Amino acid sequence: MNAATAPKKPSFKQQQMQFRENAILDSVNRLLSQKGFDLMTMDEVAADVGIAKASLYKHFPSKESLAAASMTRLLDHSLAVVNQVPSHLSSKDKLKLVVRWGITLHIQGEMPYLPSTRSSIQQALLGHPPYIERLQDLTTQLGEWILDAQEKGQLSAALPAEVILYSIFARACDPMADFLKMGGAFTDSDIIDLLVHTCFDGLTPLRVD
Amino acid sequence: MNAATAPKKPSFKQQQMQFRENAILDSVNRLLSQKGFDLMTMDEVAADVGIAKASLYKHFPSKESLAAASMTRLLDHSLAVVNQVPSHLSSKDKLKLVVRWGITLHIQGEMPYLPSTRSSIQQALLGHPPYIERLQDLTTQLGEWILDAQEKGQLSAALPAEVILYSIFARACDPMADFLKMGGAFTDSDIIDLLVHTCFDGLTPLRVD
DNA sequence: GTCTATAAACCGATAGAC
DNA sequence: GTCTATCGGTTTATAGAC
Repeated sequence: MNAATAPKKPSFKQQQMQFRENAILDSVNRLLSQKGFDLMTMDEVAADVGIAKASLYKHFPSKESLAAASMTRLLDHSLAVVNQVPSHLSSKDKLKLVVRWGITLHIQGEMPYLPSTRSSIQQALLGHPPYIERLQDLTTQLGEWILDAQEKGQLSAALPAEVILYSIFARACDPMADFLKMGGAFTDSDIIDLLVHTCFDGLTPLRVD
Repeated sequence: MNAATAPKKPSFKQQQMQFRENAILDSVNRLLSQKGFDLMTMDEVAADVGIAKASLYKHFPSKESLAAASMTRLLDHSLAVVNQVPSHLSSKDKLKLVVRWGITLHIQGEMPYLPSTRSSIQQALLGHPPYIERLQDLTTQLGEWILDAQEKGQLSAALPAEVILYSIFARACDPMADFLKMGGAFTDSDIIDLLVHTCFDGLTPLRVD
């Protein structure tokens, strides 16, 4: 075993490839957000990146794998956000920050839009270990905050933790943001505040403590 | 002007056509719910109804018009539900009943799934006067209940009525119902209750009056 | 109106030269 | 790896006989 044969650095070629793949995923992310998986075409992605379609297939073997890679990077981003949440906040406020971040991404057109009930793309996600792994990590971290917030009476203990978790996920792709944006009566900042509020406090008047 | 030339009754042929078109829209409704607009094909619709694809185009000129007709019939159904809500209920409880009905339809696989941000299908809806008319009727009726509930302190007066309206619409296609159903830990009835609850009361503990 | 057959366009994926 | 060119399959929509 010679130490010289061990990989020392990622080499220029590999770095270039990583950079190119990141640029591809940037385009995919935006196109997935704007048009959704079904209407996004590989020709569009290639044109948006500025390379030929055949070159695209040298980096990713299929359209589904592109979407899976995009979603995996999104989860990486989510985990980074979760890990940077100020530790002095209450668990409920931590969750609020995460919801706010997801809604912000959505309204900025950077939230991939994958149909929830679809075979080909969903199987691609389930068959993509990096995605599953990160999803479990994120679920674990959010789950801890949820249970803590429930124990401390910040979130309803009557609700199954699963419901709170899915509710948080669902808010990141809530069409209400699109409706309000189309209406044009509110700024993006207003819309974000309104969605975060209705997510946690619903539509009923707030209690006066 | 001879009275005999005036249309007396819808004639057997017209009645048959109406019946056939209703059967078509039944299939479209279910397919739109299961697969969404993009993945629903005209071949599937024709096969499901039991007629040839060319016959389908004798009734509806395009795929978009099919979806528009399906959505229009859904709004008709919604208006019928709204008009049958018991008048002795409070405005908030009336709205709750409507939300419950929408979620029930969703979880039963009878809620057409149209992408909210799509040009071709959205323009088809906007260019379909019957749809627009019914949407305005529904908005007007729900808007009255919302304002009344806000005046009486049943719903938050701090929220724009628009936000409450869109929130109610959005709950009918909330992916949380699909997530919970996939998990398999809850019955359909449980899921409906949970979604209605989180829609109106959010995730925070209920106040004890 | 209903059918069979087909046109016309689009899309995912690949071949092969460089 | 990147390109041009193209294959193979699918989809919307229509033509034309009955």
